[in-house]
Amino acid sequence: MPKHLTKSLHQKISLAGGKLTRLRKAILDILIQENCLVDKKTVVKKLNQKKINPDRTTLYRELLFLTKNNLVQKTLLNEKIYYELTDLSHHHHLICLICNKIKKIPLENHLQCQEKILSQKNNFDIINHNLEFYGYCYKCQKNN
Amino acid sequence: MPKHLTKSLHQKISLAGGKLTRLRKAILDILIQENCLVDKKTVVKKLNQKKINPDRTTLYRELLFLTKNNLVQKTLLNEKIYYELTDLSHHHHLICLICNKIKKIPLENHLQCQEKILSQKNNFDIINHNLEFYGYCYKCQKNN
DNA sequence: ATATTTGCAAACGTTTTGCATAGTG
DNA sequence: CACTATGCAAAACGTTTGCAAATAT
Repeated sequence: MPKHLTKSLHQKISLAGGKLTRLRKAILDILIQENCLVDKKTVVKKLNQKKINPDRTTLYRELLFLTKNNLVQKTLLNEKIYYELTDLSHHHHLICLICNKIKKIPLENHLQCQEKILSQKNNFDIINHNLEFYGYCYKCQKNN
Repeated sequence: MPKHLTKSLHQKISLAGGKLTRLRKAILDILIQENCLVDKKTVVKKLNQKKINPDRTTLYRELLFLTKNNLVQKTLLNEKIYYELTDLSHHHHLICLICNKIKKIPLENHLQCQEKILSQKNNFDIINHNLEFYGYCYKCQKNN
């Protein structure tokens, strides 16, 4: 886990009155490694690879803790729920409506500027955002 | 239902091999009237007000039809699934992390420009997008 | 030592499936 | 008429709850 992240995550956890358990650390590590949208099944698979086999109740409570305390963000794509680290979520996604492939794209500066404008206009303190583009990838355009 | 929408929706339905049933029409009407994110419970409530009481199986299948065929878009906010008309979805949302209030904001042109750039860069034919900003609304900023 | 976290068992709610009937184009 | 849409019953699945034992700070 990168140093600057460790610190910020650790802070957020203790701020929320939580403890850095083996499971919690492992889940965060997985989300950092993936650095993109990960679904629950993938999280379980990766945990099992690390010889961690939490009860499903425990996993539900863990993901609830992480989302409730804003360490992790949930997103619904193609009828599936995905998770990603809030701290790493400053990129966006191109999602193909045919093959469901998800491609990560970097943040455009425009959006950061817009956040400032929106903040002022609406008296709204923006701390995060979600942006996804839906359409047809190159392959599927050709094949259809 | 506004004329230009009726036509486009009707087309999409028959293109998908579907029929314009009472339930389907009612759901689309509700989504048009709400013109924002609506959850399943609200849909049921509004249907009941119209004396339409579909079996829950039917409702599930209906919402599946509408999302599968891209007439309606699903979004996950605050642990809840919301639906909205794809044709009307060209606005974005400010979501307060404390009181969960959702405020609709109009599309900024910047994003449409970016879509074009992204399309070309990635050989990806973008047909829709989702954008949500998370943060603290004015009231909650004051009270916390 | 205290509070959080965990596993187990069971309850609960949501979503899906199969099939026969009704309704639409 | 052909095909989609619907309701019902039941199954499958996902999520939540309560409690006692284990674990982290």
